[in-house]
Amino acid sequence: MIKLNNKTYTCPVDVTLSFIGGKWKILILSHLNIFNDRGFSEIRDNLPGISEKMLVQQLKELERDQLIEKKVFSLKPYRVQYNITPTGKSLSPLFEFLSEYGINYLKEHGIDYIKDQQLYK
Amino acid sequence: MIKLNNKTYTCPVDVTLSFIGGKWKILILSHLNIFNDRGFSEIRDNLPGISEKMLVQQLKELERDQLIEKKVFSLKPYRVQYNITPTGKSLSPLFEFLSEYGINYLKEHGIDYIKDQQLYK
DNA sequence: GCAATAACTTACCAAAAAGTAAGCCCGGCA
DNA sequence: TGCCGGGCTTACTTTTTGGTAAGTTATTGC
Repeated sequence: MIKLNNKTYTCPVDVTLSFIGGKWKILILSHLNIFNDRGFSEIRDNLPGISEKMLVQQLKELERDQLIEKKVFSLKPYRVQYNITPTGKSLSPLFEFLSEYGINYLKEHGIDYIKDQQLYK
Repeated sequence: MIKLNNKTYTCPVDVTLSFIGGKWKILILSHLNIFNDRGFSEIRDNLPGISEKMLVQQLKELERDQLIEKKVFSLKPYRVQYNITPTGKSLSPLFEFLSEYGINYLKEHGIDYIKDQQLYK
């Protein structure tokens, strides 16, 4: 058992998953891995089905864990830009593996997915 | 949006996660990736904190998705052996990445984790 | 002046995931 | 004979997660 910040983890895998667990985080990171300076609604519009509440929540956690960063470039009106950090980028082999594996699985089940389809809508 | 077996997925990553999502699955697979012919209680005893109900559930789903297989080698008394399948093994780069990332994170936070510690208890 | 858009916040509710604890069948062993 | 271990099942409760929808501040565009 590993103890860190008042939480317990069974193993290192568990530690990693605590950052990127949750349905949307990997998708958000994949998106920011490709696009820079994304606004809130640009991200939202690329994740069909996500609610704004969820997006806010996940973005906050990703920011807290320093996988992404938020720049407020205008206060009135309030405008922001999200970017992936180097730490977040270091997870990209993971996104790629998960994606490749999924694509391969789909292919084996007769579904052809266009690999470089970066926008989900 | 991808439709498969009456379910919808946002992207291939989502598809992959549907097999290995859930707190325990990756841990079970990591374990069976190292050890062969494991009995139910051997697996249980290596996942501190898991309930038998959870373990049964996850093992069933992993078996259904053909990532692991179960051999019943004695009916009376009832004795079984779990093994990872080739499909399950093809995910091992993932387990390794998640583990390495976690170990590295821990190191950066002053915790030294023995890399080849395969048993969690 | 009014609607639309950006970037949220808030409150409430439903569904899914997970935990708790007891029980069951069977054979081995003292 | 009684208890222990293996491999579960079952019923019930709690926790976590996620969804819905409305409201907020402020600007731009018609």
